[in-house]
Amino acid sequence: MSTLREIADRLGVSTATVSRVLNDKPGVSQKTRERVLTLAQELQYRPNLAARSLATSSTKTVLFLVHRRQFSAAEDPFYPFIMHGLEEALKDDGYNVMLVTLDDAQLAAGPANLRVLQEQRADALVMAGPDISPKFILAASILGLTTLLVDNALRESPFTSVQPQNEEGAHTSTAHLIETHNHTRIVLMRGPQGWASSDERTAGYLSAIHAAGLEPFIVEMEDTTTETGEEAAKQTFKEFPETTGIVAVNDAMAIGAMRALGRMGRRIPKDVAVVGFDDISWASYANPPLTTVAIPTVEMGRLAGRLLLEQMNGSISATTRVRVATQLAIRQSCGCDDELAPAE
Amino acid sequence: MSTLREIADRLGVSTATVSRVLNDKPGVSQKTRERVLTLAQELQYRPNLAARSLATSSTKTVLFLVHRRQFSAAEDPFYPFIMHGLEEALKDDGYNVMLVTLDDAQLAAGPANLRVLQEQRADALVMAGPDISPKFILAASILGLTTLLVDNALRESPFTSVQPQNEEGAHTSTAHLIETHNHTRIVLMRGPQGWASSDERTAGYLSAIHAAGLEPFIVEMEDTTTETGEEAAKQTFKEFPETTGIVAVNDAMAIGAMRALGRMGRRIPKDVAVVGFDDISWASYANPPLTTVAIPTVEMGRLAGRLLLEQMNGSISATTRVRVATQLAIRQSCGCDDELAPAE
DNA sequence: TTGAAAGCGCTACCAG
DNA sequence: CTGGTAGCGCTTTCAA
Repeated sequence: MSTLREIADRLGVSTATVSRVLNDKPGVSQKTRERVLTLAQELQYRPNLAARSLATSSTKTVLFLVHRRQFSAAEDPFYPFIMHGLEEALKDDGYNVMLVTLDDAQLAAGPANLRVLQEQRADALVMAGPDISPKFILAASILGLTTLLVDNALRESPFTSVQPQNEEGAHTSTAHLIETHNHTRIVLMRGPQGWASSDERTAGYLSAIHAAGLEPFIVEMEDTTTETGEEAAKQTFKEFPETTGIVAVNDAMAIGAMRALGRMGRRIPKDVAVVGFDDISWASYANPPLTTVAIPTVEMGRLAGRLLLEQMNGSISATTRVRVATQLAIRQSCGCDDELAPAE
Repeated sequence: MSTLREIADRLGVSTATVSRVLNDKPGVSQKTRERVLTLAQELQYRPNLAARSLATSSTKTVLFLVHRRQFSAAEDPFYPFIMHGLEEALKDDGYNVMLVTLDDAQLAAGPANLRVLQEQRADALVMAGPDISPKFILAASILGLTTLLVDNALRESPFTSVQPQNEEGAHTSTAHLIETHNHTRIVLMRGPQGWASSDERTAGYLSAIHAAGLEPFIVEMEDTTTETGEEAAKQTFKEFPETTGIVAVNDAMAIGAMRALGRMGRRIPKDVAVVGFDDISWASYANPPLTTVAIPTVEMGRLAGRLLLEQMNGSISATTRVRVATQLAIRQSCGCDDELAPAE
C-alpha cells in the first residue's frame, strides 16, 4: 500500500501539497495538481482511513442499530433490506455500514454504554424499528452524532425519520375491502398503543371506516406475531361474530389469523376477507395468497442513506420527516382473483 | 472523551505505563497498575480506535461480503441471520461487522478494487454464499486478511469454512420419504453443477436412494428459485410420469414445485410428496406446510465468528472446515400429519 | 503556490 | 519497573 509520503517524495513535493490535491483543496497549481493526480492514479493510492480518521475525527462509518429480536427466526426479516439500501446509498460517498444488534440490557443501558461508540468508531447512527425506545433515542441524540430513525419516529421530538405511509396504506387496504368487496363489518387487529406503525395504521383504518360511514371494530393485542394473530382471530369472533372482513396491522398477524380462521372452519375470502400489511416474503405463499400493503424496504434504506448524507454535510435541517409510498399488493385473501390462482 | 494522556498526566506517570496497563502487558508494579485501572474505570476511558488502528494496523472490523442478489425481494433472506450470529460472537472481543454487498461488476473486478479494503478498514473477510466466485475468493486470500467462507467452500483450495451438513440433511429427508412414506420413485430437483450446496445435497439424495436400492431421477435446473421450481415440476412429470416423491435442493424450488403441482391437479402429499431444504421463514406457511431440512443460521454465524477469532489469534490452522448439523422439520408436505393441521 | 512542522491518540522500542 | 520518544499516515495551520 502506498502512502501520501511516497507520492510526495517521488514528486519532490510536500505531503501538504499532495493532501491538498487529493482533497480538492485550493492553493495548488494546475500543473502540480495534475502530476499528483496522475501518480496517485497510477499507484492506486487510497488514503489509510485510520490515519485520516485520527486527523479529522471523521470515521466514514455509520451504525445500523436494530433490536436483536428482529433476527429471531419468528420474525420476517425486514430490516436487513433497509440496511442493504442504506449501504448502497452510502457506499459511493465512502461510508460503510456496521451492524449493531441490541439486546434488552443494552437498550436499557443506553447508547453511551456501547463500546463501538465509546471507541468513537462512527459518525452517524441509524436506528431502525420501534423496538428502540424513545429514552434510548433521546440519549443517543446528545452524543453528537448525526442521527436518523427508520420505521420509527418520536412524536414529541424532532428527528429526521423515514417511515412508510402507514396511514395511507391502511386506508387504502381498508377502503379496498369496503369499496371493492362491499364489506361493512370490518375488524382491525392491532398491536399495543404507542407502537408508531400500529397507531398510524389504525388511523388509516379509522379514516376509511369513517369515510364510509361504518362502525369501527378493534381488537388490540399486546404483540403483533402470528401467535397473537391467531389469538386475535378467536377474540374477534367472540366479540364481533358478524365480522366479514379483517384488517391486520401486519402480515404476521394476518397469517396467524388465517390459520385460526381455517381451524374455525371459516373460508377465506368467502366467509371472511383478510388483508395484511408489510408484504413480507411469504405473503404470496400463504393460503390463500395474502392481499397486503407492500413497503419498499430497500428504497427506504436508500432514502435514509441519502438523507443522512445531506444531514451530515449540512444541506438539510436536522429534522426532516419523510414518508415513502406503499402499494396495495392485491392477491386472493381479500376476495380478488389473482392470475396465479391454482386450478383446483 | 478522555485520553491516555489525560490519565497519565493526572497520575503523574507516562503514557507508556498507562498503555501497558490497559493492554495487560507486563512490567508494571501492582500498585501503579491498580491506580491506572481505577482512574480509567472512573473516567469511563476507552481507547480511540482510529489511533489504536493507526499504531497497530489492526482495525477490529470484519467485513461480511455477500452478493446483492441475496437482498432481492425474491430471495428469502438467509445471510442476515448469519451476519447477526457473526456479530454476536465477535462483539465481546471488540470486533464489529460491516456489511458489504457486491454487485456483479464488483465481483468481476475482484476484492482488491473494493474501496473499503484499499482504505485498510478491515482485518478479516467473511464471504457468504456460493454467489461469490472462486476467482474472487482466491484473489481475496492473497490480500493478507484473515479469510473465512460461509455456506461455501472451494474444493481445491484450503479455506476455513462453515457449512451446513448438506449431504446428511438431504440423505435424511430422502430417507424419510423412502422409509416412512414408502416412496420408490423419487425425483431430485437440483441447481447447476458446481454450486456447492446443490452438489452436496445431490450426494445426500443419491446415497439414500442407493442405500435403498432405488433408481435415482434427477431434474437439473439453471437456478433454484420458485420459478425454476415450477418449471422443474412440469419437467418432472414429462420425463418421469410415475414420480410420487420430490426432493428439492431448497425451499424456494419446493414451494414453486408445489404451486405448479397444484395447477396440474396433483394433490400434495397424496399424489406426490415434497420435501425442501433450508426451512425458510415461510416454509411452515406453505400449502401444505412444507417438510424441510432446517439450518441453524444464527448458530452458523456464531460459529464462524468463533473460528475467525481463533484464526486471527493463531490458535487454529488456517484451514478448518466445519459442518453444522441440520434438522428435519417434519410438517405435512411429506405425508406426515402435524399438530397444526387445519380442521378442514 | 508551496513547505515545514505540529498534532490526532495510541503503541512499542530503547534507555535508565 | 518506568519514562522518553519515535513513529503510524494524514490534515492543517503558519510562514515563506
